[in-house]
Amino acid sequence: MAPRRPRTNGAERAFQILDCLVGLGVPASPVRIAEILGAPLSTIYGSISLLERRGVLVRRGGAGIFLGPRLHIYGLAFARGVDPFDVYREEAASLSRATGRHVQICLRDGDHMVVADMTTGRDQFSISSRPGYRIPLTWTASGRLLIGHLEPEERRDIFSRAVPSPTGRALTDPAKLERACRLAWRRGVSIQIAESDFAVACIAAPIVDAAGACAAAISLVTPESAARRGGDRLAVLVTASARRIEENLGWRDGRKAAEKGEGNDNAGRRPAGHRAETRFERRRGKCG
Amino acid sequence: MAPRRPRTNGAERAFQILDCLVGLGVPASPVRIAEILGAPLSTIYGSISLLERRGVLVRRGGAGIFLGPRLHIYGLAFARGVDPFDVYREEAASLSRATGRHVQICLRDGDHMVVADMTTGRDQFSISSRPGYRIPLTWTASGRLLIGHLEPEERRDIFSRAVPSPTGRALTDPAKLERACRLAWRRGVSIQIAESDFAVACIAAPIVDAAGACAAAISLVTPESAARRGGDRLAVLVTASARRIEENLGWRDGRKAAEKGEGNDNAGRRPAGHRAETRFERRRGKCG
DNA sequence: TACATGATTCCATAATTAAGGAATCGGCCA
DNA sequence: TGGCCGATTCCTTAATTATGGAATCATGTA
Repeated sequence: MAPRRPRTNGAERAFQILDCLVGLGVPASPVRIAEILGAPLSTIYGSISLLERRGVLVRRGGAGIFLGPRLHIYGLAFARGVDPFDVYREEAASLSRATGRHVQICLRDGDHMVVADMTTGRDQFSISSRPGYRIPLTWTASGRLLIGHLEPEERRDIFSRAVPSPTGRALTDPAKLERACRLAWRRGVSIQIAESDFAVACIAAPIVDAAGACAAAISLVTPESAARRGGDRLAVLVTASARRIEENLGWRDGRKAAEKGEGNDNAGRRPAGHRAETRFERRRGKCG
Repeated sequence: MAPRRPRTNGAERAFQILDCLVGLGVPASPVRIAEILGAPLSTIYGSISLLERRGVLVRRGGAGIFLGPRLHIYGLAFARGVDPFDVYREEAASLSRATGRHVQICLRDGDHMVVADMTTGRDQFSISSRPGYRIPLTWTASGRLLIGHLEPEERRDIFSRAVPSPTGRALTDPAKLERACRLAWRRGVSIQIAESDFAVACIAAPIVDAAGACAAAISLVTPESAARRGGDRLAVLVTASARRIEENLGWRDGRKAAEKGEGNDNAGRRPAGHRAETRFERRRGKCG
């Protein structure tokens, strides 16, 4: 009769239910959800019917209930109101403030990477790559990451056109490039010292979108000596920035990642292709 | 002191806030939201901070608050758990039950449309197009809709390869085809009588995805005579089915559409390209 | 058919909370 | 600096609601 357990309010409960279904990834019965959340049944039924009225949850026949179409509307509205570039820039500025180094945001354009944004740090040394600069992918730490999600054949194609860098230190051998690229992608960080510029090191991390593709790379530019001394610490900061960007863009589930206590590398690959079309297109193939 | 106004519970309020921001499309201050919803400030502040903790809302500097990244996670999870094809089929079955006619779901494949699903009605007449059938786009009602979102040049290209139909009644003149296609797309429905099959009529409506592209068409097949008698009524049912599919897939905002009291045609075009990448890519173009 | 077994709804009640409104904060101008 | 204005937080209290648990409803089985 008298509630002894502390009460959870309806709004909180509603989002617990959504989070629960996101975690499961498949429809579940109210009873199942109540069990998972450790919540009383009567409450869950109440919350569910409210959410159902709003299209936030839907009944899926015998399978139970699942996330509803309204959530897609919310997701689209979020995406429309957020410019990834703003998020990149903000985080780049923050990383630059924290480390005092130059920070670049790099995008891919064919065989080249493009410096899309650069925040100058307190370091006074000048670096040759400025916003708008185009550099062969094979010369830089960022470049290798930007093609990490591609099929090996596509990379092979790019590597076959590799050109030597001015310093002569950048790899040009396709096999070596492929190995370096895979390693960097697996680790979630790419470090390069004095390959495209003398005495300059880059520590870059990939920014991976919801479909698992490398949308951009964030790269910290530092004097070679600093990288040799404190490279690991900097790498942690750069990858943390990349992760924060992904979370702020809704490309990574901050909550789930935290629960699972993911380590420092992003080896736990995200499943490719979340788009609504994916499964459908597969089926379309069968019919056509 | 004593609340006279009926209380709105927290869960309801939370989604009111989300709906409000979806409607605005831009960040808003708590005060503004409270005004719009006609809700007390203290309540709104409370709800907002709860939603902020969950990443469902975010503070956007001076601009106020806006939809948060968690919503994107929810939207992706919804999309991953829903197969558009299932939704198509279910609605096709329901439309067939309601009208007694055959209902087809059609997709585009190059210059052809493909019958991806067909629910047979109570009508006993047989029709030649069955699942898997490939028919030139220019011969059918569905076909014209499937290319309605393309650029005129792309359509011109397709029309330049138009072939005559067995009945000899399908249009082959590019200019006429373009006109017919535009009209159908604007109206949101395409009706065709005895062009590809004698004595058979098709009434088709486009199923338009969140980016404004025609993902599929739903088409009702009926004897010519029935179409001449009750075509309008059937057209209403077909477009309603198409709209329901879009809503169930989160491609159309059911709530907003209802508010605005949209008419029967879908002339109110959705803005093209909601994807997070859109604005970004534009900017990328500038840098590269 | 009756009987389990599990899902769903109903109900009484204590605990919480949405509303109202006052107090406080924060920025901006004079 | 002082004072003004809007934004935000705090506090009180009646109204609501999350809970526990019982009742009811499906559904499949003997």
